[in-house]
Amino acid sequence: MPVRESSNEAVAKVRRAGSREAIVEAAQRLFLERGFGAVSMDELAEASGLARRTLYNQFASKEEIFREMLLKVSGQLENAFPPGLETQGDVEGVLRVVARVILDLHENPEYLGFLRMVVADSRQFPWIAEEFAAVMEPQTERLARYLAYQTSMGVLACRNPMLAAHQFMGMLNEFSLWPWMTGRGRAAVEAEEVVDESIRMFLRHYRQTQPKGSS
Amino acid sequence: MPVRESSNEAVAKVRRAGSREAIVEAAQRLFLERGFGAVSMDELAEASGLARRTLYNQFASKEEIFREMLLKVSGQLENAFPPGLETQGDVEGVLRVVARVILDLHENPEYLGFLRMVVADSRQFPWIAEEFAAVMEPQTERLARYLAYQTSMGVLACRNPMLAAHQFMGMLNEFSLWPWMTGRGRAAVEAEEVVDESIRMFLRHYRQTQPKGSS
DNA sequence: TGCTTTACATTACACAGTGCAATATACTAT
DNA sequence: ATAGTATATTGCACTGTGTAATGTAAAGCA
Repeated sequence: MPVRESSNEAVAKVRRAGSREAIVEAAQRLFLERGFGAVSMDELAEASGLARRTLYNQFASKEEIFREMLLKVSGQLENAFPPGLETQGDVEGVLRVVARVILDLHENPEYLGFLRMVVADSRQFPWIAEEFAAVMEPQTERLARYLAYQTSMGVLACRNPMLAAHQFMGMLNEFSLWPWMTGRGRAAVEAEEVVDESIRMFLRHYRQTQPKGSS
Repeated sequence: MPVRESSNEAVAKVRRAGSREAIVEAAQRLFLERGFGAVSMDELAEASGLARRTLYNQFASKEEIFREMLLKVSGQLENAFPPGLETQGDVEGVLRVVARVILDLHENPEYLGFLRMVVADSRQFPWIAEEFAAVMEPQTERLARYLAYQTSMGVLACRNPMLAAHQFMGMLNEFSLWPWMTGRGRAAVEAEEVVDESIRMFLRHYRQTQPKGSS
């Protein structure tokens, strides 16, 4: 009986489901963790429980694996905001959901690895940045559209909804994304406090001025 | 006169000022542009107008060159905010100066390259992130201290000055830094509009409504 | 039988770093 | 000035390593 020293469960998965998935799966783990340049085909083969030659049977090159894996991950990020968000009337509730989604993303290792790669590897592969933009910009636009709608309804007063959307997201990014980018954990501030304070600031500025209850 | 095929002026500089400076200078250009891994010692030698062997006479390794160059650049970034900013009484004016400094940084290729390297290469060299933090955090703290001071004077009402400082900077980062990170130029919004709107939002939220200390 | 996988060998190349001998430059004593 | 001395620079060959990618033949499985 052949004693396989590396991951038996991965081998079993190959038999059932084809090797491409196993390769992309291993690529997702390794590339997102360490970047394109720091992962060799040998490691990729070992991690997927396949022979190196098999990788070349299934993909034309290392970059092809990288590409397929990144497109898969970016596809998973497309449904970031829950559907039907725009129809909610409760502005503060919607902002709170958006904030929650963003902070959750910042806890998601896949998103963080993806983001790091957008910055690090998009010089070598410009299509990474384009893919990132294609996935992320619609999300911001959804929020901006919602703000524009609420403005047209007289609830908010956003002269430039896209600007407002970015301001809101910027405040949240600064606290969990930015510290991570620079190597340390998150900033020494409670997440709840950031969300509360940012929503308060946003609404105080953009709410259509009409006396509606006190704080 | 003997015609040297590569950069005569660089050679002349070496003779006068020592080769270390020429090497670090070339390193600054190449590394900040393309990152640590994408620059070879051959290119570095060619760009500095020196023999590759000379690089190894002056530095122990490629990483040593990288380190010296990054420390030099980070040193230049230490004086980001003009001195004496904290004593200004005009809050809006100070915020405007801070915003101007930040947006200028985002136009500075050295800062941008440095930043990209913080994200890209700090896995391989964790000291990069530490260096970045050591340079940048005091800047944010200066702003936070100013906000705290103005709060103690009854002008502002910042319960958490560090939070407020980050909120302000986050809104600015979102517009010029973030789009650049993801490969495209800046966002399709006037810089002046971002500054104006962000200052307005900040002050509307944090300005003390009654110019009086309440204890 | 036909396709895939596997292991192993091989090609081709780029790169960091070293040893060494020849040479150029700067400084110093006479 | 001239010769001598210390130091820096240079070119080149060389080692060693890591890597992507290809070739090939045997084994596994439908």
